[in-house]
Amino acid sequence: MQSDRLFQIVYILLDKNQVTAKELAEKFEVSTRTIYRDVDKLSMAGIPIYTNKGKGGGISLLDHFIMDKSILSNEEQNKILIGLEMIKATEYGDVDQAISKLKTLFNKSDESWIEVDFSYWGSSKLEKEKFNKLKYALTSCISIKFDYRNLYGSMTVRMVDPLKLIFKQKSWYLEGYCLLKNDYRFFKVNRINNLIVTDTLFNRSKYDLNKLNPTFPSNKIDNPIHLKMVFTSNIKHRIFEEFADHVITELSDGNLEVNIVLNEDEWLYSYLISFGEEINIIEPDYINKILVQKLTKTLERYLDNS
DNA sequence: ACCAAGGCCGCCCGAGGAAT
DNA sequence: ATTCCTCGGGCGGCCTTGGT
Repeated sequence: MQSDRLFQIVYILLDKNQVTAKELAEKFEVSTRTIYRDVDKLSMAGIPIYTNKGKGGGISLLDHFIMDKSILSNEEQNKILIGLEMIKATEYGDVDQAISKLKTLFNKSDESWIEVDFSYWGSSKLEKEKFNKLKYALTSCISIKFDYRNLYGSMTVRMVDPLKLIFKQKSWYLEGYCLLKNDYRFFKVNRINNLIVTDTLFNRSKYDLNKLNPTFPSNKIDNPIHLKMVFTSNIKHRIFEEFADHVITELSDGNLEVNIVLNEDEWLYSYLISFGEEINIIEPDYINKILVQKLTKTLERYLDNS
């Protein structure tokens, strides 16, 4: 393919500084005439390529062309490499060679300056297998079947046409069209169990991917509540990790006050309870009453069982 | 200065494959 | 069948280098 050869010529010139048309012709198994035409095309495309005549001559790039004249800024080059490292982290295809080539192209050092790992602590071999099955079904447009436990713990068997995998808020989610609900749905990957890749192919083009994002559960605040909370300094590390800096105020006694708008639902109650004795909810007061009810019920359950 | 050798360059023509 | 594109080959010319 011509475009591939053009890219490789640039890559070779970056690597070797100078090479004759004859050498390139032998490498790509084309005539020297074709190589000269390629040089013309690269030149017309804005690549600062030039030729030296006579003995010891050959084809070269201007010195430091990538550093000084690349069409991509240093920041853009880093973004491309970060993107590839993320793809590598998903183990989707072999991108090592592409990363290596682009690092040479961008004149970046060969050391690993960034590492991305999407697996969560303690993720098992089974989880990785599940993830690989999802990738396969998604890229091959094959319907999947699995048991899904929702936020409230109830289990349903789902038949889904998988459309996209998303890493968001420290978790993987599957976007897809649920054939049980006949609608687009999000599924948290770690709540998917007994995943089976069926033998039913689906037509990806019949789905409208634009309909998906607005329904992402974490984006939906249909029952907003303004919370004012004070956390003890014992869990300072967790607060700075889970809340944005601008909603946190450090108090004189070392405790942290957090003012934030969240969606009031069962998940929120569970989340607040997870802070145990390290949280004091200042406003609104009725949340304290709800939490007392829930904790009382929990306590009664434990006492009954003991 | 002159010459030979190495390498690039422009033009022309034709073959082969893909697209229409 | 025709058109278009890519590529190869041939030829002559120009430029640079290095030896004499």
